[in-house]
Formats: sequence, C-alpha cells, structure tokens
Amino acid sequence: MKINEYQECLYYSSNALARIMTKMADEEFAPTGLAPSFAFLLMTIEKGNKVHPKSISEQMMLTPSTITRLIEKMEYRGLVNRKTVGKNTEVTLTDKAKKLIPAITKCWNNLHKRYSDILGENAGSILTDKIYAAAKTLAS
Amino acid sequence: MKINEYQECLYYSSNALARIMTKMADEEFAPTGLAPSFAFLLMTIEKGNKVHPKSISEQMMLTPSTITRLIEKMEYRGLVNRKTVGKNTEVTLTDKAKKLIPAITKCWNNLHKRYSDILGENAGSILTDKIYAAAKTLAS
DNA sequence: TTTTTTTATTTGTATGTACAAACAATATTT
DNA sequence: AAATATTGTTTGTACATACAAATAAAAAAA
Repeated sequence: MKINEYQECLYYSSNALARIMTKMADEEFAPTGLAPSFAFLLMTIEKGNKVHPKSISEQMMLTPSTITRLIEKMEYRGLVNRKTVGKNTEVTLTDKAKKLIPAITKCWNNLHKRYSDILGENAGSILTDKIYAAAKTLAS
Repeated sequence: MKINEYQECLYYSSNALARIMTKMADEEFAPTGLAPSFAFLLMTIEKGNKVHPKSISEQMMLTPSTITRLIEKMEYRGLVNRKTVGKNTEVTLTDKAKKLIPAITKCWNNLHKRYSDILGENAGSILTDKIYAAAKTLAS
C-alpha cells in the first residue's frame, strides 16, 4: 500500500502533534519553573518508592541515559537526591521538590483542561488512549 | 476533570509515540543516508515548484528557523540550491537529490508497511488521520 | 572460586527543534 | 515621498533526547 501525503504518515503526524503538545505543556508548566519532562520526573519519583533510573525510564518511556541527564539537572537544582546502592541508584525528592508537587499537579490538570476544551473531553481521552496503546504495541 | 496516570496525558502519549516512530523512521530511511526530516524536506521541495522556506515550514509543520537549518545542511551536502529573490529564498533540488527521490519514496513506503504490519493497515491509517486532525485543530 | 554473562548507570558526543532577536525587503499608511 | 508596519529569512543560543561506549556491580556458569 502506497502513501502520497505526509498526513498519511504516522511518523509525520505523531511528531507534529508531539511538537504542538510539547509547546502547550511548556506553557502550562511554566508557573512551576520546570519544563514538562522535569515535572514528570518529579511526579514519577513522588509516586513510587525505591525509585531507580531504570524504572523511571520504563515509566516515562525515555532511555536510561536521558533519565540520568534529567536527574543530574534536578540534583543540581536541589530537587532530588541520589544515593548509590550497589549497582543501583536510589532517587528521592528533596523537601523543596515535595513542596512543588501540588503546583505541578495543578499545571498538569490545566494542561489536560486546555486541550480537552479544544478537542472535547471525550475525544481527547479516546485519542490519548489510542496513541498510548499504539506506542506500547510498537515498542515491543 | 482530573487525570492520574501519564498514559491519560496527551503530551506524554504523543511524545512517546513520536519517539518510537522517529526511531523507526531513522532505521527505515538509513539506506538513503538521510535522517527522516531531510528526506521529508527533499520530498517537499520535489513536490512543489517555487518552493520557499515559509511554505516548506507550513507543509512540514516545523518553524521557519528549523527549515533554514535543514536547508543549510542539505546545501552543504550538495542536495539543494538556494537562490535569494528579494526577501524570498527559492529552494530547488540538485540533480544529485533528484536521483535520490526514488530511494526515499521506497523507504517511505517501507516505513508505512512496517508500522502497518504491526498496527493493522486500517487501524494505523485511522490513527494517523486522527492524530493529524488533532494536530491541525490544536495548532489553530 | 574463578570466569563469563548480564544488568544498571553514567559519560562523551551528536542531532533535531525551537525561541528570540536581527536583518532585509516589501507593503501600507500618512 | 517618508515613515511605519508587516513579512520572510537567517543567526545566536539553548534544550531534550538518543546512541554507543565505558564503568561497575551482580548473577550465572564453569
């Protein structure tokens, strides 16, 4: 089966949407002073206990090296701590970061509201599900 | 409406899918020696005439500055020519690039086949449509 | 117990993309 | 015609992400 137009290409469309969503997320998370991936990192650490880069990487669907880089920066900003235990690294939130969590959650909800208002709550939710399912399927 | 999991977030899901698709596209376009965005740039120029960065930027849904950067690199590699006409820039393919077009098209079809085989031809196509539509809606 | 393999993490380096500002040309208003 | 605004393009700079290689620890096999 041949394709003729970009919009019929999943590489093209998914990247286009991702860029738009990233911009929107940048704007919505701006009040926290964090780019969205950092906010997600903090949320991921907050959610779990005994949080290691490997598991963060799986949850966030980013490579381990990217996680290391994110953690480095958050450590530098005094938002996470790192403790090496054998070959593992345990990552925890600092108090400063814990205080940020409510603001992050709020921004996250605002982001959700912003695109839901445009796409429709239901349509947005279904689309998100389908995209996630496709990502999972294609990743394996 | 509150969300609790990443997979319910369109920013998260769309970026996850985009990363996977980018990797897949990198692999499929590798035989051409071009990263997918360069291949798309060449296809865009080939499709039109009197091709200016502005219109390329609209078709590819990338910013003008990104297009300038892509063009620069392709010019350096002898694949496109640039001619300044007033405040506009006319971009054209070199013969070397024209000879590449069939291989690019082939890779593009391979990419399409690869994810269609996993997602199903129809499901993939519908998903792509919906993603594209959402991108367009959110961009305006 | 030594050797080999696997796993987790980090480091060096590269790339795609964007924003903001600069520049340059055209169009509009006065 | 001069002044102003708009438009198209490029440049300086920054950032998120990844790959491949290096390191280090743990697990499995010999």
